[in-house]
Amino acid sequence: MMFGFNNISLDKKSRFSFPAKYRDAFIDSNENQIVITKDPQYPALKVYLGTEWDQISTKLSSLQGLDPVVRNLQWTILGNASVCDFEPTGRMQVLISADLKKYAQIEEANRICLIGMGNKFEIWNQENWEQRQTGGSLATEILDIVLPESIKDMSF
Amino acid sequence: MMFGFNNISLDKKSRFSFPAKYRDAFIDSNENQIVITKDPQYPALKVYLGTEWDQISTKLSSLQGLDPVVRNLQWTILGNASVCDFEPTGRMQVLISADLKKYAQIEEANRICLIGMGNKFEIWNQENWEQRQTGGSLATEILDIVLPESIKDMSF
DNA sequence: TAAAAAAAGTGTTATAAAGTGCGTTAAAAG
DNA sequence: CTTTTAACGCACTTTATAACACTTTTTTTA
Repeated sequence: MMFGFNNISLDKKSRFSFPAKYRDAFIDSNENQIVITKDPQYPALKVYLGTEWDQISTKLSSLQGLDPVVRNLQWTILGNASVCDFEPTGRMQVLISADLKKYAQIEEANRICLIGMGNKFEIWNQENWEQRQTGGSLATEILDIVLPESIKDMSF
Repeated sequence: MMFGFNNISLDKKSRFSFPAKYRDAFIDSNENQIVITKDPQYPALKVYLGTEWDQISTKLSSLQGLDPVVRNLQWTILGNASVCDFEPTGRMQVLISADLKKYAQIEEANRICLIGMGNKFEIWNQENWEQRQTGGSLATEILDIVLPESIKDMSF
């Protein structure tokens, strides 16, 4: 399990490295892929380990796409996923695409917040994160989703 | 069980050592990890033993994150947790990150209050602690959280 | 259509900052 | 007075990041 807040920098090519403290956990998990995609509610990114992603994407893509909420989640989460090779024994570096940077509002800044949430991470623009933490809400956040039964037991 | 108030100092690198009186209890508990994270209500830190943390984090991360209150608790508690290796037979030293120091308002002071609460500890800025003890309220405390059913049986 | 140029992506190295370990001194307790 | 504990200082190690060089892909243009 990987927890905690990290303020880290992107290089000129929009890469970041996971902090070394997570190396052992990554090695234990035996993952060699990382998936980055959009958070469906906030201007932020989600980072999943390969196997976790397999479960989520399989479940989500099997749902009935005629429901507009489901369809939107499929578009947001599946349609924007970026799969990266990942070597836990190496530099643990990952590239963030221009598109995802834009969504998370980290276009111009070269600093991001990487938040370990156990089995996944979130990536935030620093100002948005601070505002969120101090109880403020963000212009782009979507909270009042009425969830169909089919996804109430899923957590993203 | 570990109880009581301790006024202790941080070194230049923001480390503190647990008082020697807790050594036997730590050895008996057979822990080799300590987790520090934010207190969700007060400008203070919580210190959990590894196994206690495993329970709390497992429970909390299993809750439905689409509920905003749950999501906020997950962010605060899981997203700020710092997991430290801990040797009960050694110096029992632990590092507090800059971020957590800021939250607990112990940035400039190198003294903290470490309060044993049985199976966990709290870390407070001395002035905040005294004010709290004499009944005063703190500018940053958050008391009126309306808890969803799913977490009413949890204690942090 | 092919060559050239630009952009995007990958990998390596150097250096400053952050973190760790351990011995020494000062203070407190028995 | 002796023993234990807490605080401090210093050296060493690890980590993060910026700079650079090189490769691959895409775009431009002749």
